[in-house]
Amino acid sequence: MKSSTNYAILGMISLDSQSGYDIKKNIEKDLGHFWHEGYSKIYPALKRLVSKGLVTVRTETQFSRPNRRVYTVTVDGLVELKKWLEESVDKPGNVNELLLKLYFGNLSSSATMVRHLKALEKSISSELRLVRKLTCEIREIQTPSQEHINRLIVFQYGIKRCECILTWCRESLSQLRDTN
Amino acid sequence: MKSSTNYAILGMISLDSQSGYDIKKNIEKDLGHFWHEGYSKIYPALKRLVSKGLVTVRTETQFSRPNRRVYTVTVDGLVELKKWLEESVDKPGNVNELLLKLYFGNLSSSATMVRHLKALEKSISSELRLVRKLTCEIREIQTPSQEHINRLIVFQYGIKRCECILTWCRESLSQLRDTN
DNA sequence: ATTGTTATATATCAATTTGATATATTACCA
DNA sequence: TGGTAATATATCAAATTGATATATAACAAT
Repeated sequence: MKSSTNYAILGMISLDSQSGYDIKKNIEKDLGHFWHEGYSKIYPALKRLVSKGLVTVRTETQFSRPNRRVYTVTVDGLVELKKWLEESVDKPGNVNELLLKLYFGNLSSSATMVRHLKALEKSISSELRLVRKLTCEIREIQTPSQEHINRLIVFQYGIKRCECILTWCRESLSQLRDTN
Repeated sequence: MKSSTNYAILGMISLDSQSGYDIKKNIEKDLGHFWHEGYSKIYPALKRLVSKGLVTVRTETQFSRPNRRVYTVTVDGLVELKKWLEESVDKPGNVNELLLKLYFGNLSSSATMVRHLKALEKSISSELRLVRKLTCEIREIQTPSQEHINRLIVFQYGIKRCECILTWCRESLSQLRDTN
């Protein structure tokens, strides 16, 4: 189970038993600003999760709508989900996977989330140094052309993005510390 | 030519004739903080671009290294690239595609880049409103649990990200105006 | 000397992911 | 009665990913 998709789905079911259709809608609504799944991933993934015994399914007959297949997480499923929450975030600097883990983070410990946040802080710090270096190289050019201005705008985004993530990391770390 | 990959490659070649290997390295170095391409996309894409007449290729014999296949953009290729720069950014809110267009933006007009930036500003503004609403819904809960704190941290990221993009949009717009 | 590592250079493959489309039922509005 | 939107599940071709294969040579260490 490499793909985070499995865990996004497992996480949603762990909050509440629901259908594939519900999962899509709820991911859109609650995780939409950093995560996305289509039906073409959700339905095959649900089959895979059932065959692995991580979720169970029952058909719910409806009167005025098509029948629903409602999925519920099993004990094994919860164990698997918690294991994933503990694991380090895949690529260092992958903000979205960290957000996904944080969203379901109450199934794990604050200490784990603190560890993930600190790892991100470290990797974004070095990314920031890199982008700053690239920016300096351009700024040193004596006769800046439109080309250089466009590049500065692009690199300025990189710097701002890193700074924004770092601020958020630090604020979140202090919030997690306060609650312990 | 739906995929932006073709344009990322076309753009790099337009800066300088180079091999597939070079393209990978240069994208990593210069666009790495917002874009990524693997060899498994670059080499097939180069073939496609050659077959469409958008780039030409010559083999360069080397003495102490494997031979290189050096690609050069054609007039048709430049036309195609400029057409893409004019087009609206695919999904509204797709910051990365906008950055890619900006990076090669001197092949187009400032007015075009201003248009793209304004479109992003608009779509991120409405995203910000949405995330703020979600955040308020959680804040209104009387007895916040660890679950709620984790979610607030996740949504706080969404808000910060949007605010960061909006600030950058506005600063960039004023910079582009200054140079006209 | 020779072993291992890194860099240059191109290419392909299986597995996954994407975006579109198909199918069916009902609600709701004009 | 016609059209659109919502509910609900599913599949397919095309694109993408990440890994791996292949070959040469520079360079450092043992």
